[in-house]
Amino acid sequence: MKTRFAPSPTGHLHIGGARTALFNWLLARNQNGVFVLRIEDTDALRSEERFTEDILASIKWLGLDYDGEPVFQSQRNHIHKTYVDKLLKSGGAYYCHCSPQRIEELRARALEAKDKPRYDGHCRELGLGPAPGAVIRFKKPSSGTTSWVDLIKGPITIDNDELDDLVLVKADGLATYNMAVVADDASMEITHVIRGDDHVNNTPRQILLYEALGLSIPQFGHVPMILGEDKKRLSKRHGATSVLAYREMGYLPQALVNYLARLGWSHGDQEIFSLPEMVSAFNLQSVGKSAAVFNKNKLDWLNSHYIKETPVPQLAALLKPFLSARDALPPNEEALEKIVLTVRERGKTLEEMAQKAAFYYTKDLVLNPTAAKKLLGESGRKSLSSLKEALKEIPNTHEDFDKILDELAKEHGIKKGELAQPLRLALTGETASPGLYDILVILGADECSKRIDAALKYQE
RNA sequence: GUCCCCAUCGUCUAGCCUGGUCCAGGACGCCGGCCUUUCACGCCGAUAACACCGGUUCAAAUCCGGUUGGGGACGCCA
Repeated sequence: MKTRFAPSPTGHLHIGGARTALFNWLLARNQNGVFVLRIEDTDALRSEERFTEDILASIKWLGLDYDGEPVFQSQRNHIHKTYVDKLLKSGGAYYCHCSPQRIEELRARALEAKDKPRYDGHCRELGLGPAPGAVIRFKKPSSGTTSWVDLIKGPITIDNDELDDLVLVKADGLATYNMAVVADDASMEITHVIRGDDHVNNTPRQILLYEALGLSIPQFGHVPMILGEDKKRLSKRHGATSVLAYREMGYLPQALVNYLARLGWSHGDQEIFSLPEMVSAFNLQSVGKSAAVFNKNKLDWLNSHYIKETPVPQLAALLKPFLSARDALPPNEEALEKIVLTVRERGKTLEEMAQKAAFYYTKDLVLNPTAAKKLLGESGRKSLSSLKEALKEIPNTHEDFDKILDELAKEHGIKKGELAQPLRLALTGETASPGLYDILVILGADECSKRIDAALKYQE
């Protein structure tokens, strides 16, 4: 049993591709099979090495692995050729001298007649040979139907009349997609072809090729598309679509993988899956047939979940680059872990955590102007002054701090919040923050006093 | 336009194959409440769906047909 993921390096690995890779990987690992990577880089114009690197890095980040080294389709043209030769010899393929212009006219005419554009078979019986600019076409059966039982969609049948004699070898001598895929899948002995929904229409063409070549046909499974909120195919305008962009936004790979797996696949009511759990529970029968809308809320929820699950030292290491980007890095690991503890339940992503933790070690704390206007009036200043006095030393326990607040509140005849909020603003610059006592401990008496002074001096 | 595929709460889905246990279950979000010095977290609760029409049947979310809607494919791209 062998599956493959076959992306073309013409762009970053996106969410949809990642899910296809994941399903192939899960299936192979579940069946104790083999999972290989094949980079389909035969489009020299659009393929770029940096995208290959992006794909490899994405797969690694997601926590997937593949067997053996990645295979590059561009290096296999000689293999593709042997299959084409076989077809040529058996009469299953022929040279076509039709000019691209003629083909284009054909298409235009068909479209105008509201018909399906198809090659008319002009050169099919001409017995032509190689020539500059010539292509090789498949001589498809002129009647009958082609059908297969899709591993995900069930039985699918298509009339061979709907197909045309597709180009197998381009004028530049390279095999086209369908030819290359069949040659590669066959020679690599792929048994299960799991790919995106958009390939359903290629499947009958490929099956016909397998049949003409006398090869055994692999099983096919087509996973539904992922759509944006507007139910249109997911694209850039829906926001981030590349896998690595999610890493940059502070998502954990476990969260993305878990989310992607559950997008289309289900296992009863279970929502949270570790990778090993997924492997043992996975099967294609439980993959849905319909397209799914990508929902960031649920991804966020899963990310929060995995953030809370991650051991603090590990989480601290993950947060580091995000704090560093904000120039708010704590002086040492111990301090870092302390602040992690105070923000890990307040941010849905590492980026959000960093944003909420930046005030601790930022060089210049800026007070939120609207909040300052509201909280640093006469009564606010009075609160701050008395708190400054009371907090010359940081209380030993949370309870002690509570007591101080209670006493000051009683003394001034005000609510606790009227003390806490000005203090919060002075220390963090904002009205929402982690618990005040935790902040006091982390900042220390000196820093607290400095920030309170700064707030007392605050001018609009 | 032609062909292929799909259709359960706003979203992801369970159930559908093997009709009755489903006046449809779970999760996320939304809304309300509790907790609380803020924001979160946590806990509790509420709202919310079988696209439509017809057929089969004692009985249909489940089977069949059609309609509508959506998606995909129609390249010398992959």
